[in-house]
Amino acid sequence: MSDAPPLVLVDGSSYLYRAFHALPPLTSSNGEPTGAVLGVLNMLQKLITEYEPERMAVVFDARGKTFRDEMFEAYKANRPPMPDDLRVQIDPLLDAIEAMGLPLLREPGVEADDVIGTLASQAAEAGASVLVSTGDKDMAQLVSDKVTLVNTMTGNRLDPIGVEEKFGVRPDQIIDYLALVGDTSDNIPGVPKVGPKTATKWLSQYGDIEGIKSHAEDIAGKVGESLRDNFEQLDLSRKLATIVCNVKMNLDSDALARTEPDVERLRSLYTRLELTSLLRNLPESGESSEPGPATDVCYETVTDEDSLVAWIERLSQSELFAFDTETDSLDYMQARIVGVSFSCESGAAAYVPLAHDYPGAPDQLDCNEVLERLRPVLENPERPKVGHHLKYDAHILENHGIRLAGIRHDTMLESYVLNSTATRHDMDSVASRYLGVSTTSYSEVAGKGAKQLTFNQVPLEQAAPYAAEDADITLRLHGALYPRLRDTGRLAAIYDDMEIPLIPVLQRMERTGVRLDVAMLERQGSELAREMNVIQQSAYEAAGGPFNLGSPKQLQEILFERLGLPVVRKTPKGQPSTAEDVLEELTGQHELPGLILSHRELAKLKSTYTDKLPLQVDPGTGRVHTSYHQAVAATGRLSSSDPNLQNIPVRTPQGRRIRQAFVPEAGHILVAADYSQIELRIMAHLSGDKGLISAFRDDKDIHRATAAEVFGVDQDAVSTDQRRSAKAINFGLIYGMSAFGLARQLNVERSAAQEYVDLYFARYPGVRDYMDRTRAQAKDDGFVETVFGRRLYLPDIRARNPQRRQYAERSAINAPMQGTAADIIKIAMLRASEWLENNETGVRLIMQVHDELVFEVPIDKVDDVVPPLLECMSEAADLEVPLKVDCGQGANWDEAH
DNA sequence: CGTCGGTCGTAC
DNA sequence: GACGTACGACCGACGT
Repeated sequence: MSDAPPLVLVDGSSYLYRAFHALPPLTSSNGEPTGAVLGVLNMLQKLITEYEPERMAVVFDARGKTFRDEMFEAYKANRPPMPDDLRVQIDPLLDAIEAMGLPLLREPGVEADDVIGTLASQAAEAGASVLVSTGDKDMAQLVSDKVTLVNTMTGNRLDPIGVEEKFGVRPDQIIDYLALVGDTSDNIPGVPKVGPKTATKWLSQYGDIEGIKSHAEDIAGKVGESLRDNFEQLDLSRKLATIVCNVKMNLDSDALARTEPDVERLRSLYTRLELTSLLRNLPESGESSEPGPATDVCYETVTDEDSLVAWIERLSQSELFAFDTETDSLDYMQARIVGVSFSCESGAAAYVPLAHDYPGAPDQLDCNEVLERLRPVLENPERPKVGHHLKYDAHILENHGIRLAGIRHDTMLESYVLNSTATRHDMDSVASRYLGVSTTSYSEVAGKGAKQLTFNQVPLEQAAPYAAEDADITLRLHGALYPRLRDTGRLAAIYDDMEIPLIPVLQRMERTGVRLDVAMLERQGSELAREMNVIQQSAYEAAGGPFNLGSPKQLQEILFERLGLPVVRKTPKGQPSTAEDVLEELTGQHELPGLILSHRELAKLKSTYTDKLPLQVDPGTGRVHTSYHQAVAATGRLSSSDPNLQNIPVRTPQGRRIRQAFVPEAGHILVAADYSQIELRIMAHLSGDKGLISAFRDDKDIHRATAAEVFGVDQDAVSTDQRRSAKAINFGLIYGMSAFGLARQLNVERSAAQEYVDLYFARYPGVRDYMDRTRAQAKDDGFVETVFGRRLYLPDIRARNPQRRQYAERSAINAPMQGTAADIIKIAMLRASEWLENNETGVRLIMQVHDELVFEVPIDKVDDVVPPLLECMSEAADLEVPLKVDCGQGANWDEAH
């Protein structure tokens, strides 16, 4: 290397292609391809580290035709079109290069080669040394004592000597060499029959093409003939192979000067593309020393009335403001406000502390007075608000008598609708993902574990910037996320018309809660304890000694080592499984497995339900208040926790007794309405299969109808066993099950299961087509959609790991059905709630269990309200098949079925 | 004493 | 390994 750093010219286009084809196809979690971007950026980084150039250029082909296209119509004509996965990586790559402060050149009408050739020869003429970084061998023609080629991916360097070693000709002969040999990928015709060997030989013998031409008659054989036949072609080839070194470009004097990288822009770009290795190498933006985002922020702590008034005025003027509450508990029914924060402009936020309470805590505004001042803004539906998980804030405010209205945006739901596959939608994760900023975590200000403080104990010096940042980041996140929603298919409608309006519906449902007969559960609990004791004693005898019946590890040892029972199946970690179906199989061989099964059933009921549920009754309302999570399940379903009301037993008589403890308030009954076979109906709709559609239109028992088709018998002649098999097939289809899985489920040979599946697809060909279509589309797009346009991204759909890929394929089959069902019941909930709002009936929606809604209805209103509510459900979507809703009522949830 | 992975079981 | 989506209990290993 010479003393001064060389001018570095990078052939960006060549690297982009090579990185795309050479590197494994990497994608971000929402399926956006990123491998080529990463490859090129790594290469650039290496180049910069190695040569530290002051002047450089990264050159790309511009869009559109070049003079070569005009000169020779076949030029590059039979190149396949650029793959979509490559094309979409260009813009992010160019963005990144610009943000790195590297001069980026795209000259219309000329190729990157020509730009590089021109710059290289200009610099060389001026006496500078030039390094051309490329993966393209054609560039060897530029090499001189001033110009060196380097392939940064392989590390190969080519100076004049290197060129001679590699090609057997001098750099100034390269053009002729290429013209003779030709290049299929560039469509340089060349001379047929002439390859590298011949070209080298001729050039060393005759010097150049002119020399070869003048001795053409001396060259014997077919090769000589081919040469003489292609004289004209040869001139064209020469022109095509020549890099133009006198392109007219209007470049400023500092066009090749590097500038300071825009670290924040890079951070946000790398974050979006999930290029974590690059992200790690970015300089820290100071969040480690100073809490809060790197950009200049102005966070105000409001402890006097004038500032409060000023802020309320600002909020009233703003089109949209971000809002967040800090509280002393995660239990939304118990939590009290500790402070509130606001932001209506990026980077500016206020925290109003209201109940910080620790030795030396400063004076704060009176909580009730502040809330009364805020009430007109918070309760005004015409004042739009954005928050992160506003359902929680709505609960907290309601604990203080304020009904939050004007819930216009929620960044947690924006993140969820944009990409439900991302596991976490908490603010820290979303901010890191979409803004590239790392926010202060709750544990950083409140501590964690046993030492964790409630927020009212956190000193204001830490609490205020943390809380203000929450509001600030929320507003900024909205600015980043909502435009993406609008730009992505029908996602904005899912968000605006489904998820956002659902917030108050869920909040109301949670707050209403469900009444529990605690005494009944306690009686059941002690009964279960007695039964378990009896079983436990028998189990000890059967096992030849006491052990922990709840420990799979101990059980394993006793069953398979001490008792020598056969290992039916192994767990993913290679241990002998003691799962239910395994024990079921072993019941004939020993009495212990049966005892364990009974014990497990009782233990599950006792620990999860009879013992736990009474502890979760809210002392204030005497009811249980679940949390419905709107941003958890990837398919669009809700989930429920604390307690989970969506997995209360129903299958066994023992289990159903738990449901008998779910009771209405005095003077009311429970009405349970559930969609009949909704996912299969959606499958009929999506697939358009005539047989399936007509079965549903005729309101057939679908499992019986399936059995009749698959087993070729009359509907009336279907046996119990045949119907059971058909039911398993139907469910298996929804889950993308294999013949193996079906065989296991039905306990039949795999070949028999395969026969059922084949028969099914023969009878319902539309279903097979649909499944193939869905898989193919998932592979093309990287996502699948529900009927309403909700998306599920499947980043693993093209994984080379077959297990991951097949998993993604099964999700691709299942998600549109499960997700559409989720959309439908959400629409039904919105319509039912709207109807309930418009009609003073005293009816409350109290539970949602995926395909079921449970209402608590005043006894005298039942006849009036049930029909319209059922209509809300059955009319929620207009599909090719009717949506059937079954409905029951009773004095408890079990009876209502 | 808390956390976390593994296993199992409940629902739709 | 082999059936999709969840939540949660219990065990036992591990770290504080």
